[in-house]
Amino acid sequence: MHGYDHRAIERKWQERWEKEKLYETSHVPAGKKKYYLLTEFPYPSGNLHIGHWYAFAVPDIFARFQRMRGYHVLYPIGFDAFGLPAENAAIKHGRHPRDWTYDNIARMTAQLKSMGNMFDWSRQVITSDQEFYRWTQWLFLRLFEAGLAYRATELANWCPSCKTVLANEQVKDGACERCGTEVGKREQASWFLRITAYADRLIDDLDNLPWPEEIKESQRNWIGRRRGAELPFALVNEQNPEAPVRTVRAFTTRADTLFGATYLVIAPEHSLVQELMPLVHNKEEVQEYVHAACAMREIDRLAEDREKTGVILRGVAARHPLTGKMLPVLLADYVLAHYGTGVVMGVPAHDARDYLFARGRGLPVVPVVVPERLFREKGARGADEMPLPYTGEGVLINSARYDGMPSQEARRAIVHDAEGQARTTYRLRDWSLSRQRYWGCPIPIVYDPEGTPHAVPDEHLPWTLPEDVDFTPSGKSPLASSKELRERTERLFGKGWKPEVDTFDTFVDSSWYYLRYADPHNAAAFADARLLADWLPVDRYSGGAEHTTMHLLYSRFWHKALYDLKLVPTPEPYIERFNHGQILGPDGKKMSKSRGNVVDPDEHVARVGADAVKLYLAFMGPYHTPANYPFDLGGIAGMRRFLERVVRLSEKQRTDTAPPRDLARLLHQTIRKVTEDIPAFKFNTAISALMVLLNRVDKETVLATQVYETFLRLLAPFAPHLAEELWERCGHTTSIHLQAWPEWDAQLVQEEEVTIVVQIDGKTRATFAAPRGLSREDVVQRAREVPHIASRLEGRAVRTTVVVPDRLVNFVTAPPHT
RNA sequence: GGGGAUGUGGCGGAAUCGGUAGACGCGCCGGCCUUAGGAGCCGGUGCCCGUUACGGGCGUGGGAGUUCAAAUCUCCCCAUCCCCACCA
Repeated sequence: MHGYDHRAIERKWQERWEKEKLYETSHVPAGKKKYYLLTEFPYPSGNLHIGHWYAFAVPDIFARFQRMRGYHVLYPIGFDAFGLPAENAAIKHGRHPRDWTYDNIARMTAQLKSMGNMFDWSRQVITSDQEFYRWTQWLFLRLFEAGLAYRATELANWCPSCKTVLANEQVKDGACERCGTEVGKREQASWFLRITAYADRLIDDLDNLPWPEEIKESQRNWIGRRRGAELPFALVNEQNPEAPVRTVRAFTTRADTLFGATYLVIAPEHSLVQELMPLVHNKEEVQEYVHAACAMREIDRLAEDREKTGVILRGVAARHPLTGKMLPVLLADYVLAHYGTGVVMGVPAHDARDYLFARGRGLPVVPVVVPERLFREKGARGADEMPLPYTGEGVLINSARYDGMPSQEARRAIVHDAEGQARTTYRLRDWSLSRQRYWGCPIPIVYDPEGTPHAVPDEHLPWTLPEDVDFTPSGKSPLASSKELRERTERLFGKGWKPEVDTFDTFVDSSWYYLRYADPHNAAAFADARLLADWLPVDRYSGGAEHTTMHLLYSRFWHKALYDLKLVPTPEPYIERFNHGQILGPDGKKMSKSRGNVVDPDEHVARVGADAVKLYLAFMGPYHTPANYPFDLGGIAGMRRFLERVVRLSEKQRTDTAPPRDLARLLHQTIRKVTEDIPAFKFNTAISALMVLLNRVDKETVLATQVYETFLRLLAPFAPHLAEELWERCGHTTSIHLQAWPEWDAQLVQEEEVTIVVQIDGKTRATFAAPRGLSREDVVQRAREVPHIASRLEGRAVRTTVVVPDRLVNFVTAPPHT
């Protein structure tokens, strides 16, 4: 094994580090800068997979580096322990979700420890612990008191055979994943948090965050802020058009096209539909359509290539707010109930969806906006040359007294005259918190005999999850089957009081877990205010790209709400954010059990050691780009080879004399490269630089001690066990991980000689070495003297000579092409 | 459908204030060492042509453009991956 017994070395140091509490993080000492590095905590699914290694072992490089640079670093770990899979295990194997979960946590903890990360295990949080979830409940109650929580109904996927609500991922091709029954929708009462009340701040505050632009853009689009207006349309019974039944408001961002509105569309699931039913002549047809539309998934409904379906409400008409004309009213599933007002004015000439819908239904298409240039040339006749639908802005035509007005101006005038009102809407919807599941944090709400909800008072927290439940799906939440919970509620609140039986979405737990790391054992508060002030905000948060618009947005919202309540010290929870990529199977495909391409990290750790596995994961590609990397067995062998060469290097004879100048320069160039690459999460090029240094250092027969020990310190964050072992073998008695990070000598780093590239007409023809800082004239002179260049330039006129100092000379002989 | 990202040798990738494309590693080829080697060491390795040396042409998904100079900037196209509300 060439003297590299990774098993012995890794076991030895993991035990010693734990014994010496090397990674326990104290309070931030006065005068020391803190650094809070966070990675998304894992769900205890059963076994650690290679993706966990990628998520936790690689950022550990940065954590260790920051520590050596003098920061007081917090790099915590915990478990996002509530969730549906535990309950599935209970149903399938008859195990209690708690036992299943905590067994998994025990196994995964051992596996996580085999990484040798600098996790501070004394700060571990587990969201399903009572000591954690009592504070989840406590925080929710503060939001409840602040008016941010409310109860309403929503539609959920429902399997009538399994009698359970389904997650989108449990629905395969419109059928229940478990039993194959066709999935329907069901109205479901739910608690919501008013995330939409924070929509503007969630968008606007992104401007000041140093996040990657693509993550910010994703969040902006997800929130989907649209400024527009609501315009009133009176609905009438066609038999009696003079007496409006009621007025509805249609949301539009294009009020300037109002004169092009030739019909009105209502979302099929809109409550208005049932209200209008008594007036409708074709009731049966309409009901059938509503039923079919409700069964469909939203993304399918919105697919634009799909043929648009709809049905007319016979007997009902809408009065155009400005012309007074009667317009037909239809239902169509391309209109969504929860966006805007769920009512849309149909303007086929200027909206692609309306156009497709109206065509073939005989609904009139009336152009009312023409592009400005066309208008200038042809006036209103320009409309004849305009391809429909035209969705851009322009100048109004066919619009009575608004003719000739530009879109923008017309919008204001029309909204005003039609008695509409400016309104901003968002694609984002309020956050539905309730889950009809057992293994989650109980919602601390009870209902009085009249059914009015009340907060469970703080002194009764934790509002514990009952044990005596039946997991067999019954159509109700599992907690409804608990006698203990029922009795507890009546005992504490009185006869006829009932408990809330839903549990929280697990995104609630993960919306604040990073706060608890600051003060994980506090029994009197979710965290001490002073400690929060010390540690927050999180300096850098790394995780998967799939959380960009959900977890990341939910927790930003939750944090802002707590900030308004003066419970946290900062308006944003995370300063920097990086999304990392995914590890694919060796076949380049997403890992899955069914494909049989799942990589088991334990096997590789046993074979080549944790340091080699970590090094390989860090080397396979840049960490700050969410790309996908296939796991390559040859690559991991290469990392093992690198570490074996390091071990062999350690056996080389050493000297206290200074290294050769070129080696000293390379050493300092390496320090600079590694120091710049680690904080940028470019671990792959940092490791490459270490390899280059090793290749050079290997050529020495006697190695300067100073070079060797500096190399070990540079290696320490990447291969913490081996570096520590070799450091000890140098005779040092304090851990390498407590050493200062090496500094580079800026003077020495500069190459004294540079390579000048000589081009003719932009093509590289030769290179030559020259001292740094040569004058323009001298460089050109030398370039001309290069034999190969001289012969090529013979008899040709040089029109221009481009010189980039210390880099290149380009002789231009050809005429410029135009 | 919407949103986000990514395309460079046989493979992962490197190089982006425009300035030697392919660092480093894997793989492959040749040699040394060895009882043996799936160990180690040395050398080579983008493709095509030429080969005595020096060489020549083409090359960063495809096509156009800007420039003395484009993987990098602009426009159009193609392909792949990820997310889209009771998964975490």
